[in-house]
Amino acid sequence: MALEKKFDATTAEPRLYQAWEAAGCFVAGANAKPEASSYCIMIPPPNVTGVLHMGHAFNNTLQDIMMRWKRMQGFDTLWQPGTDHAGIATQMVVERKLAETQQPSRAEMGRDAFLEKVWEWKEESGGQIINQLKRLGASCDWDREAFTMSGNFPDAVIKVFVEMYNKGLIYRGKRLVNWDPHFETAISDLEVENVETPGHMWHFKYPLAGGATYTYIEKDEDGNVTLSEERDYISIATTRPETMLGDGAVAVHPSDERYASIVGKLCEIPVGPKEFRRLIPIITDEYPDKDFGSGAVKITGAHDFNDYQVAKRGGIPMFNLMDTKAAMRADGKPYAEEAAIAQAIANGTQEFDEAMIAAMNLVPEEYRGMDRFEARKKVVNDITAEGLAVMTTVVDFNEGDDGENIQRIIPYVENKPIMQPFGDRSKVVIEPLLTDQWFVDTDKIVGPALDAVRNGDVKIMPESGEKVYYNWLDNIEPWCISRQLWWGHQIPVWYGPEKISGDENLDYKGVPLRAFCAPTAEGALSLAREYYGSETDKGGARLIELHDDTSKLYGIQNSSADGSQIIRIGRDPDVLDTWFSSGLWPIGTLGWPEETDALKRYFPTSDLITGQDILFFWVARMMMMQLAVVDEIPFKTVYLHGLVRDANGKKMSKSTGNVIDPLDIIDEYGADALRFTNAAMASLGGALKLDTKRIEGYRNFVTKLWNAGTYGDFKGTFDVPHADGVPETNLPLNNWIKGEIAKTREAVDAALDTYRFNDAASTLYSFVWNTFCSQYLEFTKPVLDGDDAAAATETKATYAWAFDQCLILLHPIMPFVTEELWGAKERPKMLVHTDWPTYTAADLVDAQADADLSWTVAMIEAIRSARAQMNVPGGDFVPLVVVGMDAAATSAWDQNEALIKRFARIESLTAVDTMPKGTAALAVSGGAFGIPLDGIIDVAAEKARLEKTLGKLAKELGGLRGRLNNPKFADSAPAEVIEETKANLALREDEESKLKDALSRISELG
RNA sequence: GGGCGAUUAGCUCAGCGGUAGAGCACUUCAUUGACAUUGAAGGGGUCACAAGUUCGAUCCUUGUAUCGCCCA
Repeated sequence: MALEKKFDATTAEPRLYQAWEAAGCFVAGANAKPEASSYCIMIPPPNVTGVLHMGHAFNNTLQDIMMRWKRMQGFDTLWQPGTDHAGIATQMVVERKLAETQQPSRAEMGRDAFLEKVWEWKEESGGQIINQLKRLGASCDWDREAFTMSGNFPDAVIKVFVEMYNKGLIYRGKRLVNWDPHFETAISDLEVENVETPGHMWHFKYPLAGGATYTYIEKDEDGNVTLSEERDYISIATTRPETMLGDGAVAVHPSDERYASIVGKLCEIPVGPKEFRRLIPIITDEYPDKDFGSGAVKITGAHDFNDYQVAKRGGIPMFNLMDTKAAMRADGKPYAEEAAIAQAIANGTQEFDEAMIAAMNLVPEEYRGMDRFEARKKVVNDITAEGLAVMTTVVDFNEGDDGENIQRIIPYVENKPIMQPFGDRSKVVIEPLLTDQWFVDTDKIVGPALDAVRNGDVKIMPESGEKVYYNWLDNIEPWCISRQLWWGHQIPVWYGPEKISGDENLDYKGVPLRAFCAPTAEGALSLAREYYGSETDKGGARLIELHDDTSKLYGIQNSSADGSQIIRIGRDPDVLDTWFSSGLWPIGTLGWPEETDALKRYFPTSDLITGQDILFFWVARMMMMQLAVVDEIPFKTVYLHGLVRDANGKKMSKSTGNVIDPLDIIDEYGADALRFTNAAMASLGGALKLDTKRIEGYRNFVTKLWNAGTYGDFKGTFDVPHADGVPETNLPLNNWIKGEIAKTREAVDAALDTYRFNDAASTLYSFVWNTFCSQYLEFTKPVLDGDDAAAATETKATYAWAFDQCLILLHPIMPFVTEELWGAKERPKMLVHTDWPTYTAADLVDAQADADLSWTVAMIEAIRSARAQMNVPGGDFVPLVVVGMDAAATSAWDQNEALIKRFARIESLTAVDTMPKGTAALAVSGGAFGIPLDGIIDVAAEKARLEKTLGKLAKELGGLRGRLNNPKFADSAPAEVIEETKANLALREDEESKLKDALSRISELG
C-alpha cells in the first residue's frame, strides 16, 4: 500500500478513533497480559454543562499518554470517564434556557417539573464534552461512562451521608455561612473569590447612654498626651454601615486605655427612629486592633465572620437583617416592638435563644425591603444629617473668590481598597448570613488524609503541592455541604417536631427540631415511628406520615377530629454540595457499595492527574472521604499541573479575547500536534504558556515523521513483512541505530515513570528528527541505492523495524499519525495494542558501531562547518588529507567511508607526512585532518575561524587546568570525576596543538 | 498579614554540584533525490543581586530586589 503524500488528519482522526472504539481497544482490561497488575485513572469529571477548553485538553492529553503507555505495556488498565452534575452551573444553564424560550420559570413550574427539564436538557445537550474528548483521542472506557446523578452513584452518595451522619461526622447547625444572594444558596468558602475592590471606611459616633461623658486621651509613642477632650460618644469605623442595625455590641481591646473608663457602659446605635434607638454594651475582646481606625469596632455577629466569633465568645445576640436576596428584611413584627425586645435583651432583662433571635427583624420600617447597597447609602445619609458622622477638615487651596484657601468640614470617609467576597459562579457580592446548614466536621476526618501524604502512601507532585496540601488541611474549617438548590442529591433527612424531654407531648415551634436521617423515606418513617412511638403503643392515638410537599420542609403536628394525633415528617429540600459527591468519584464510579469486580481490580486507583486549582476542592476531599468511608486511599500519586495560559502568560478569558479553542487547534493542526505540544509543555511545576507557533512546530514534526514513512515506503521497507523481534544486523549503521533506539526507549520510559512528559517528548523529538531522520535515514541512502543486495536487504529490514519503534514509542503522545502509519502494512494487531518494547541499551548498543558512527557524524559536521565557513561551493567534491591517523579513526573511516564522502562531499582521503600549505584544519579526534585549499583559501577567514575555536578551547582548558592544578580538587573530588577531567584535558590539549599548528601554517601564507 | 513558587539566549521555557540546552525568532548559504510544514552552517547567555557552604555553585544555605499564585 502506497502512503499518501501527506497525512490528512481531518479524515484520518475520526476514522482511526472509530476503529479503536469498534475493536473495543479502550475497554477496561483490553490488551492486559495474564496476571497483569492494574493501572487506573479516574478522569476529573468535567461539568455536564462543560465544553472542552485548553485546560481539559492539556489535562486529558497527559492522562491519555499514561493510559496508552500502560495499556501497551500490558497492564490491566481502566480510564474511568464521566461527568459531574454540577449543581449551580447546570441549574443556571437550564434556568437561562427556560427564560430564553419563554417557558415558565423554575419557581413557577415547581421542583419536580424543573428537575424533569434539567434531565431533558441533559439528554439533549449535556455532556458534549465527551465527544470533544474523543476528538482529542482520549482512550477512556466509554462503556463505563458515569454521571454523578445516575446509576448507583446517587445511592452511594446518600449512603455515605447517612453513614457519616450516624458516625457524627456530619451535623446541622445555625452558622454564619457565605450566602450567594443571586442563587439564594449557601456556598462553601472555597467557592468565594476575594477581590480587592475600591471601598469606603465611614466613621460614626455612637452616643453614650444617658448623655454620659468621659475624657478621651490619645498619646504618642513616648507617652506624651497629644489629644485630650471630653466626649459623649465612642467613634466607630465601618465599611458596612447598613449592618449597624444589627449591632449587638461595641468592642475595644482589653488593653486600650482610651476606652477603659467606658467599658461596660451602653452606647446608642445612631440609626433608625430616634425614639426606638437601641442601646448596646461596650465590651472588650482581643479582636479589635488598637491602631486600626478608632480602635473600637461594632459587633454585628450575623453579618461578619470576625464579628461572629466575637459575638459567640461574648454571648452577644446576632440579629439577621437580610433576606435570601440580601435585601433588608421585611418580615416580622413592627420595628418598635422588635427593638423593645432587643433592648430588653441588651439590658439583660429578657432571656433569649437562637430561634427567637432568628425570628426578630430589627430593620426599621423605612429600610425594610430595601436593597443592601441602597440601605447603605441611606444609613450614611441619615447619620450624617443627624450630625453623628465624625467630621474632618479639608482645605481647598486657592479656590476662594480671591484665590484664598477655603476650609471645609466634611464627614470623615476614607477611600480604601477592601477585600470584597464574590461568588465564583454568580459574581455577586457574597453576604455572610446566619442560616441553618449541614456541615462536615472536617476536623474529625482530616487526620488520615494528612497522614497518608506524610507517610508517603500518597505522593503529590510536584512536591510543593504537598506543602500547600498540609497548610490547608492543618487549618481546615468545617465544610458547609448543604445548598439551597434543586438540582443535586437531596439531603436524606426528614424532620419532625422534637419531643419535650421525658414527656410524650410534642413541642412544635415552627422550626425543625428532630432530624431522621435514612437512605429512604421508608427508613426515615420507621426511625420516626420508633421515636414518637407507634400507633398501637399510643392506643391508636398517633399516626406518623410523610409530608408530601418537601418545600414546606418540616413535620406538622395535627390533631384529627377523633382526637388522634397526626405527625408529619418532611424532607429537607436542600441538596448536597456538588463537591460532596465528586469527593466520592473513585469508589462511586467503581460501583461501591457493591463489592464489584471493578472495585476489587482498580481500587485504590493509580494516578490522579488534575489541575492544582482543585487541590482543595476535590483532591483533599477525595482523600478525606475515601479514607472516612472505606478507610483506603483513593489513589497513589497525584500529579498537579497549572492553568494553561496564552503565549504571554495571561489567563485565557472571553473578555480578553485570548481564548484558544482546542477544537480549532485540532481542526487546523491535528490532534497529534496539540497533544505533542501539551506533553512538551508539561514540565513539573512549570507555567503552561501556549504559543501557537509551538503547536505549528510540532505539526511540522508530525509531517516529518510522515515523510520518514513515505521515504520508507518509497524504498520498499513497507514490503518487509511485520516482525516482532529485533532484526539481526551486521552493518555498523544498522548496529548503531538499534543501540540508539534502545537508549531512546529507556529514556522515554524513565521520563514517563517520573511523569516528566516534557522529557519524553523532547527525547522523542530529538531522536526522530535528528538521529533517525537527519542521520540514519540519510545514511541508508547509499546502502539502499547501492549494489550490495545483502546489505540493502538488511538495511531495509532494519529501517522497517526502527521506524516501527518510532511509531510505538510515539504512539502514547501522537496516537493518530502513528496508528495510520502502522496500518500501512499488514499487522497482527493495531498499534494501540502493540507490545511496548523492553529491550535495553545493554542488549542493543554495539560499542564499536556506536563509536564509529559518532566519529563519522562528527567528521561530517566538521567538514561541513569548515566548508561553509571557507565558502567552498556546496556542490564541489574536495580532497581530505590526514597526518597521523590512528587505528580507531582508520577503522571508523573504513567502515563509513561512503557516508562521509557522500554527505560531506569528499572525493578522497590521503595520508600525508606534513600538511600542505593552505589547508583548512578540522577539529576531529583520531588524527590531524584538513582540507587542502591552496590557492582558493581565504587566509583571513581561516585565521579568524581558527582563532575563534582556539579562544573557546582556551577558556575550556583554563577551567580544566585550574581544577586539576588545585591540590584540594585532587584530594576531594571523586576519582571518576578526576579521570574524566584528565581525559577531557588531554583531548582538548591535543585539539589545541593541532589547531595551533594549523594557525601557524596559515599565518605563513598571510 | 500567612503560605507556595519564580527570576537562565531577543521571546517561550528545559536543566541542575563538575562554568549551560531546546523550540521560535535572527544571519548566511542551499532548490530535481522522504520532507520548503525543508536542508546546511552560524551569531547570541558574568544562569536577578549579595554573602555563605564546598576542591568546585546556575544548581545547596541565608539575605535583598522584582514578579506570580493561593489563603486571610
